[in-house]
Formats: sequence, structure tokens, C-alpha cells
Amino acid sequence: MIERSEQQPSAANTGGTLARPTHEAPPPSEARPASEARPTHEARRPPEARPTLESVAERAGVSRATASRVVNGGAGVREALREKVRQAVDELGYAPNLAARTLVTRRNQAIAVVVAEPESRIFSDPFFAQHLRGISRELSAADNQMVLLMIEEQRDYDRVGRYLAGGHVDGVLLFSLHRSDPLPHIARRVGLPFVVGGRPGWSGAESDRELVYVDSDNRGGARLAVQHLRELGRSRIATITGPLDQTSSIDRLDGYRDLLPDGDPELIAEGDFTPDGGGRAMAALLARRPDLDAVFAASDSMASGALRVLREAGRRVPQDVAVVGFDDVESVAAWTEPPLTTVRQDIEEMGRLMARLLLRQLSGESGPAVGRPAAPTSVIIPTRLVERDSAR
Amino acid sequence: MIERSEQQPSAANTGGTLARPTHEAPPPSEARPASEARPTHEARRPPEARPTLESVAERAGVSRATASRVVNGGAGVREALREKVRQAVDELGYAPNLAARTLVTRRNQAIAVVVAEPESRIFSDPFFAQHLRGISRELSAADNQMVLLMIEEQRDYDRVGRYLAGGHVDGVLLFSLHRSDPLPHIARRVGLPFVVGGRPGWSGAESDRELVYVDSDNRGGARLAVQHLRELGRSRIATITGPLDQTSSIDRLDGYRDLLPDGDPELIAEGDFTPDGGGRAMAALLARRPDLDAVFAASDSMASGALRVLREAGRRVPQDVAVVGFDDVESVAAWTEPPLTTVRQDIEEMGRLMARLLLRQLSGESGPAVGRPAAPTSVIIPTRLVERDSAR
DNA sequence: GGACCTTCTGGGAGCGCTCTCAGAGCTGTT
DNA sequence: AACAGCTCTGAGAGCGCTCCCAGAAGGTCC
Repeated sequence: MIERSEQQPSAANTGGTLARPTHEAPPPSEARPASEARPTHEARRPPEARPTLESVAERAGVSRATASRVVNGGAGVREALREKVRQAVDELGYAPNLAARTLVTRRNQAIAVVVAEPESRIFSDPFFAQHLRGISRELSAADNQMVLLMIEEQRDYDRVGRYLAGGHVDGVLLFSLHRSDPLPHIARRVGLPFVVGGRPGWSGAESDRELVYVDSDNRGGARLAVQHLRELGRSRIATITGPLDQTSSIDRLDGYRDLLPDGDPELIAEGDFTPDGGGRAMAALLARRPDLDAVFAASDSMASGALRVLREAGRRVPQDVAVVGFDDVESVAAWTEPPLTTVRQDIEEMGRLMARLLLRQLSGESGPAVGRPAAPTSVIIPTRLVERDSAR
Repeated sequence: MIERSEQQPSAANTGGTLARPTHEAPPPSEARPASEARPTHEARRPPEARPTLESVAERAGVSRATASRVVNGGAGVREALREKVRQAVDELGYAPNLAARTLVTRRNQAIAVVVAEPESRIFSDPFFAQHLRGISRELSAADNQMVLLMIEEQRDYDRVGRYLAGGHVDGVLLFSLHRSDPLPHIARRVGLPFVVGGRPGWSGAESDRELVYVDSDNRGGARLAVQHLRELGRSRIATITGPLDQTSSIDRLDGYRDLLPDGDPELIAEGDFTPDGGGRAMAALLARRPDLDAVFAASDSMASGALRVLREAGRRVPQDVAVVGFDDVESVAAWTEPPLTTVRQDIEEMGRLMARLLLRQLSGESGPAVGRPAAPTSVIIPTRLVERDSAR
């Protein structure tokens, strides 16, 4: 590890022989102190007595209650007083203490996003940021915050459970549940409404009460892909599926089968959503059915691996074999050789919808039971075909 | 939009002519109610009277104070009582109310991660998830939560400022600051310690007090790349830079120049971190210096664009022109044609270090001034070269 | 001008927790 | 047997806020 207190290393560091830094960085406890010791953190200790509502009220010459009213919209307070309070707020730089407010209102203005990583592709694919962006957009429009909880090991479920139980959030967004995932149960137990991203594994014993989820139209997208290949006149259309314990894989395969109900099972090979897996599946397919003239890969990554194998096998794309992917990951699909025709899904919209659905449950709760909007239903986001050279 | 209350559409949906769903999804307010109306949300209203410390204490036959002690570690409580309290906690399913605790301890066990999106590449590159993962790992080990705040428009700064001022987090992690970014100022004003990811734009007026940041060794990585190209015997080494208002671009260019101080300026072209931009820069380079025999692109995306232009220009890679990228984004670098030699950075470690540095500031604060660990210094994470076919 | 509204305002309780402090209960010493 | 010196426990205050409710202030109507 190289440490610097200067902004830039001097060019003198650049000796002829480059001392390659070791990859393993020592823990930062070894950090060299900055050239000049930072002034003691008096900025925070003591915490600089943040102004309270009390002090605002005093300065404005009103009661705490009136000050509170003004801060929260000011309904039913005479304009003159309202103005005085607002001024006091400004002068003092007052910001309400959220913890105190939460304690009494029981509203946190925050929702949790839980990502159970090992099971989901969320880290290997670039969708994560888009998801979050969609969620964030919707949430911040309603002045809600987003607390991100990641699960990596089994014991993290406890941590997350404790946190949710701690009442710091008003609702939960869950991602790609696998079979018997304890998360819905946990959320239910602590009484938090939740919405799931991606169709859940199977509605087993736990979830007879139906879950609200948002998903891409995987099945419809697959149909789009196969239909396109057919319109191109291809008749021996193979498919490379994702891992078949994931609903997105299953749905995409189902879409393929919708249009090819009598298809040869030899034309179906299972991949794992990685380029390598896609390549291996492609090789298997080629061995079994050398006469295939099209492939629908259930992800762009797998398609890129398939493309390489096809190239190495001397097949021209799209002349000999047309290829369609799924996802439309820009950095992959647009830059394969040749560029990939693929099915695009609107990930950001998915995130946005998840948040919207959850928010609706939240507001539904506090309203009157009669005239309350109907309980939300699951939603499927449409997909569309993006044509590039690999199948044109 | 297609809505379903059933888990799967029936295959009957699959008529011959596929009615392509419109892309614009109507707002979910149009959602069709589930076949059976959800039972009124009585699970939450009334909020099912979550057990309090008080009730735990009562059940265990001790005082609230003792119960509190047990819940918080149980130091100085006789084993017998401790056991009784623990049992009461279990039976009641007690979970402490975090807001109440925060109100008195002034500790939130939460830190904010602020991403000012438009300026950063954070959404176009796949690093975001890795960053968060690193941060999450470190944070949850210390039982801290992560609140994600995204900035998209100017007015979001207000929202974020208010949130930070609300005292809901103990510290802030900031990403890729641009010149005169108001964020450090805001954090400073509300008295929150912070750490920056990526070397900040320039230490202008505001930041004479030095900032703590964590960055990849962009400069060193660039040197690695150029050095490698040189060792391959290349002598006319061009570079495609990122946008030169970003420090990572600047640092990578500086690294290039470190080894080629007398280089021809015609060998330098500015890109924009996109494949297209990389392609355009490559074309310009080829026009200016048709004799170039190597290119160092400051990102894998740009390298992939360059690769295509090179291919179209009939240059063989690596025989005619060797290419090295930067980032080592697996899904891009490993699957270009040919696969890309590139500089790998350890993003997750970056996230981890940012969190660790922040946590250290936090603990430093509450400890005694004497013997407190030295104030943290900025840290640079080493990079390393990954050799693939494009420069071998 | 008094009864009766309506509109505003402030007092005060209380959200669930932590933490100080005083005192209860022990043990050990003289 | 008295007392010092522990350890352990509980009463109570208070964190900053919201919101209920009582009452003040001002208007209207007979």
C-alpha cells in the first residue's frame, strides 16, 4: 500500500524499476499520521449542542407546540407567528432530530432494501445500480430514505432481522428470493410491509398469502426473441438457459417453449449466466445438433461466450447461426463481435415500481379502511427487442 | 404493462401475433386488485404493541435499568438475573427501539453513503455494487447500517443536507467529488466526519483542511500498463484518456507521462470512458500517427471501442497494435476479441477501506484525546496488471 | 352586553431508552 | 459486633419531539 498525505506523488517516485506494490494491503491501522495532526475533533465533541425545537420556540417567543406546528407545515398558526418561527429556524440553523420524531410518530421515512447476495446475480450483473437508482428516485420523491442491507452469510439474516425488528424502517424491498428464503417470514413477523423484486422461487407453505412482486416479463421477452428468429426464417432454434433453479431462467425457457412446444430437447442446454458457461453450453449444442441455425441465450453474458465458441467453430454469425441474447447490458451487448441482438428490460422502472408499490401499501395502512386503494398486485414490466447484427 | 395475480400467464396468452406490450407502463394506480382482497392490514394497525424494555423488566421481575444492562452486554449483573432477563427477551421477542436508543446515546450505528451521480461514472460502470459490498462488509462487522443517498438534481443537495443534519447517521462516505462540490462543506457544517472515495477534484478554498480519501493507484496502474507495453518492445505507444476533468483520468495520464516524458502529444487522445468515445479517439490516433504500435486506453470500455476500430482498420491485435485497458471489468475485458490485457483495481477493498477509515474516525472521537490513534491519512490501493491476449 | 362559537396557543404528558446516583445487601476486617 | 468497602440493583431524570386538550382571544348574534 502506498500512502500519501500529499495530493499527488512526486514524479520522483517513478524510478526506472517499478516497485510493484504488493496486492495485499496492510490494515490501515498502519497508516502514517498526516504531516500535521488534525485539530482535536472539537467540531463534534461536545456535539456542539444542536439547536432544539425548544430553543427555536424560545427565540421566536412562542411555545414549543407552536414551533412544532410551523416546522411541520404551519397549519393553524397565524402568519405573524409563523414568520417569526421560520426566522428563528433559519438563524439557529435548526434541523429536527429525526430520532425524537420517530420515537413519537412511529414513522421513519425510511425503507430497507435487502439484498441476499449469494443467491442473486445482483453482484455479477450491472443491474444493481439501475435498480437502486429507480428505487431511489421514487423514494426520495416521497422524502423517504433507503437503508441498504446486504446478506452474505447465514448469520447475516439475524443481523438483518434484528435491524428490521428495531423499527428503523417502515417497509422492506426484497430481492430475488430463493426457495424458503426466511426474509418474507421475518418481515411478516415484525409487521413490515414488503415488496419483492423478481418472481419468488415458489409459493411454498409460508407464502400462501400471496406476495407482491415486480418482475420483468421474462417469458414474454423470450417469446419476442424466438419469434424474431423465426421471422428470420430460422427453424432449428436452440436455447441456452440460465440456472434452472432461478425463476427468471425458468420463465425465459417457458417463453421459448411457448413458441416451440414440439422442440427437440437436444436444442436446450443449461448455462449459468456466465460467459464461460454460455460457451460450454454452446459447444454442447453444436456437438448434439450441428445443424442448428439460431440460438437464443438467456443472458448477454452467456451469448458473448456462445459467440466466441461459434467463431472458433468457424460458424459465421448471423449468416450460419443467428444469436439473440437477453438483458441488453450495454457494455456487453453493443460490443460483442458482432453486436448482439437482445431483449431489453427496463430495470430502473422495475426499481421504481417496487418502491411505488411499497409506498402505496404504506399510505394505505394509515388511511381509512373504507375507500382505501385496493391492495397492490404484482406487476410485470414489459421487455422489448433490440436489433443489432447478430440476428438481423 | 401486464399485470397478473396468477404466478404465471397461461400459455394461452401466446397467440400467434404477439401483442407487444407498450413500453410506457401506466402508473400502478391502475393495478387490478388481487382476486381476493387482502385481509385488512391489522398486522400493523395498531402496531401490535411491540414489547418494550419495561415489559421485559416486568416479566423478568427486575427494574428497567437492569434489563437494559443485560440487553447491552449484561456487565455487572448477577448471572441469575441475567438469565431471567434473557429469557423474558426471548419469550416476548423483544427488540430494542433504535430511535429511543439513538435519542439518548446520540449514536445511530448508521453511516450515509452519498453518491452524486451525474458527475460520477458510478452508474455506467459495474463498480458500484462492488464498492457497496466492500463498504457493507466492513460496516456490518461493526454493526453499522448503510443509508444510501443519491443525488441527481441540484435540489437533491438540500434533501441530503437536511437528512445529514437530522442526525440520523454518524458519518458519511462521499463518492468522486468534483470541483467545488458542496458535500464536504455540508458534512463539515453538521459536524459529521467523512471519507471520500476517489481523489477529490482540487483542494480549492474550502478544503485547505485536507480531506481523507481512498483511491486506486491510477497513476501507478498506468505506469504498469505502459511499462508492460515497453517490455513488449513497443515504442510508439499511444493513450486514450478519460475526460480530463476527472482526477482518475488525470492520474492515469500522468502515469503514462511518467514513463514517456518526451512523448509525442499526437499520441494522446481524449475519450469519455464510453466504447464509442474510445473508438473515436482510436480513429483520430490512427489518422494522426498511422505508425503507432500500442495503445493504453484508460478504461476497458474505451479499449473495447478501440479494438473494434482497429479491427475495422485492418490492424491485427496484438501483432500490429498491442492494447492495454484499465479497470478489469470482467464482463468486458475477458470477452473482447481478443481478450484484453488490463490493469485491475481492487474496488471492493476500496470500499472496505473507506468504511474502515470512517469507523476509525468515529471511535477516535469518543475515546480519550491522549493515546487516541493518529488521525487517518488518505490511502491508495495498489493495482496490478492482468495479462490477456491483446498485449502479450 | 352577554352567551356562544371559532380560531389560536401553550402546558404537559409521554414515546422507549440510557445512565447517574443513591442505597440495599454482602463480605471481610478489626 | 460494628463498620468499611464491595458489588448489585432500581428510582428517576431526561433525550427532543408530537399531539391532546384546556383555555385565551377574538367574533358573531340576539
